[in-house]
Amino acid sequence: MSSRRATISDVAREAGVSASTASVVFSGKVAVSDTTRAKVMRAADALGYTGPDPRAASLRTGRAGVVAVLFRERLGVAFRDPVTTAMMDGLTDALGPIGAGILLLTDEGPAESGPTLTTAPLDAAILLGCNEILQSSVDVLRRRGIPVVVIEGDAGSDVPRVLLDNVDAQRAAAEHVRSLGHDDVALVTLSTDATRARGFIDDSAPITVEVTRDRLRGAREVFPDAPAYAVSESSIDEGLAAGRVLLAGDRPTAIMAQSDLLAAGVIRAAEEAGLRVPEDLSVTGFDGITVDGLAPYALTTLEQDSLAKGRAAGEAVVAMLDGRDPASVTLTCTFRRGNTTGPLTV
Amino acid sequence: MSSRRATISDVAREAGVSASTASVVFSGKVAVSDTTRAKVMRAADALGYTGPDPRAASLRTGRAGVVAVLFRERLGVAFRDPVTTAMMDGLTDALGPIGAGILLLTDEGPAESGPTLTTAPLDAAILLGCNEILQSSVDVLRRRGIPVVVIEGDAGSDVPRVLLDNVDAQRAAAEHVRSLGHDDVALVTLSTDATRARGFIDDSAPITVEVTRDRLRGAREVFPDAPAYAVSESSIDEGLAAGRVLLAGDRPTAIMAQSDLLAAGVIRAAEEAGLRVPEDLSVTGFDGITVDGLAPYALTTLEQDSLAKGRAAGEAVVAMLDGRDPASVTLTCTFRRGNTTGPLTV
DNA sequence: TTGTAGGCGTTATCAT
DNA sequence: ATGATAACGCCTACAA
Repeated sequence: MSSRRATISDVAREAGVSASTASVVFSGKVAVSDTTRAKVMRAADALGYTGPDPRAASLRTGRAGVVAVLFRERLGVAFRDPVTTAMMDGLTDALGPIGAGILLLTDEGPAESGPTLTTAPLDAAILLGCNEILQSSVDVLRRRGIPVVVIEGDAGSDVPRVLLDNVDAQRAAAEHVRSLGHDDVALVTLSTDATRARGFIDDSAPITVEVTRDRLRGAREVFPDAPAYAVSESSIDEGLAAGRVLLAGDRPTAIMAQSDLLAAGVIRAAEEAGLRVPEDLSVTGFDGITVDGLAPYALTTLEQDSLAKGRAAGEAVVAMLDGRDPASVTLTCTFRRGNTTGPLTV
Repeated sequence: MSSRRATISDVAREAGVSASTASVVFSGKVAVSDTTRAKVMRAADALGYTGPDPRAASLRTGRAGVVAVLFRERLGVAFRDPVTTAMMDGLTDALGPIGAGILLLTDEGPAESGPTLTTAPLDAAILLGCNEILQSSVDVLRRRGIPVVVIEGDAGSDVPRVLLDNVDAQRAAAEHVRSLGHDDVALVTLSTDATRARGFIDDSAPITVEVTRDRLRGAREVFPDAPAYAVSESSIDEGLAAGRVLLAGDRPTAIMAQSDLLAAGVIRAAEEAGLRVPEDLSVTGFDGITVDGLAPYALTTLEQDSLAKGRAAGEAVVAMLDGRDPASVTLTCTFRRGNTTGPLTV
């Protein structure tokens, strides 16, 4: 046992061939005679050599086999949302062909996890729901020549994006609600900026999170004066809290939430307040996920294909890594009427 | 604009200093005069240099800033289980101090994602629910000198492990069930091996998944003859399917599931069959998670601290990276009686 | 089919 | 406080 780990030249020497030949045996890029291969393999075995060091290989080839996904929230929170997990599946599928691993990075780490985006070896990065903080990351990555794809966010015109038709979709839902006779509508939105502060949206403050802004705009095109309450994350609990606030005083006859989880929370708040859905309160969601345990309610919602979203992002990354220049993609949501919206009953 | 990306030597030359000095400016490891630092920074700016290339740095330092987590299932499936997400949070916390990213790898990728475990630059690996396939991965990693920690699995005595007292915990639950008078008990287990085949467990075939084996053993110590039906993953749907099978013929008076999600599915199956829980059927789970929408049921279950599990694994990794030699950790589950188990009513 | 040569971009060591 | 030098381990033209 030498103290040093064996390298490919050690193996080559032991096998009585040159280092490049040994390298070729492992990469399989060039034909090698069977006897040579056998010799090299035997030598490798004898030395306990398990293959090229990924670090050295990646320096040489310029490829690390890693694609990073940057989240804006704690991983636990992000993955609690089926939209995220489905997206990860789509991403995994699309990345399969290039055999890349997925590196999870977070925006707001506990201590000082900051540097990892610029510090970790990666071939490409996917940014989720880009906000002002991420913008700077994009700049760094782009200057470094690392392909970047943004999902539901804006990072300059020449960064490929995967988007939803949030404005249109939310407007369609709003029109549905109005067609039922509702006029007194309140909105529950996702977080508006990096602070994730809860509370009624002050229309003078800018909304830096694009999803939030777009869905809000869609709803406001139909209900310009609807009050909007922002929460800090997409979860049933946050929806419950928001619902309590909105149902406390002069209560609206309909509440439109920006995610299904939030909508589920709102429904709970309604039940808590002794209201029936949809007779006393109509509720809409967004995403089209199956919220466990919400039965017998079937949310009126906008269905999005999050698997396709992840896949599109993955495919864009693969294309960029391949030197191509993928176009941005806009996926379309489908309006689905459930049993949580109904006609206004005075 | 040169076609080549600027390197640290370019910056050094532009700044009129040596490459090593420039390097030190970026790493901050050694004192540098303010004027030198300023010069270097200005040069970097001018050349669009955004910092050392992680690939080269990792080759030189031997650190990639990446810890891999190897899953046995599709990511979407894994993350659908709150136990996993909580664990990831704990892991993130523990890894915070060393600022490492988390690389997600899967066992059974869609196409041929195989090589990434040996191909990706990583400093350490965490293996989840090790099975026979993983065993070989462990060997490779260990020979390569990459620290490995195994969560709920067995990979040889000198690999640090994070474990639960599965046998004891499950036995305790079984004793509770027996104390209620039940004698005719069926079990729903997690997958027994890499094939993940559904069906009744044939006691002659070995169970390679340790969690499954241990929880089964605990239950069998109390109910030696209880039939056990294995499912392919921990989900409500799989529990539902298993429940249907077990409740079809001569039905048991109690069903013990190896996870809360499975137990929730069993309860659904019971409702479907017109049975009341716990009057007609007692059900136990494992994990102690909150299953959304299971109210008003509160599962009788074994509570585990999955956050602590992830944290323990992360801490072990940090210790190993630090040259220390962490001991294995066994976490204890707490029995929690809910309202899904009741006395036998003939 | 195999070998030679050179460099990928960085940082640690040691000397100045 | 700064600089010269030498690896880190591998891969890919190109030559033989």
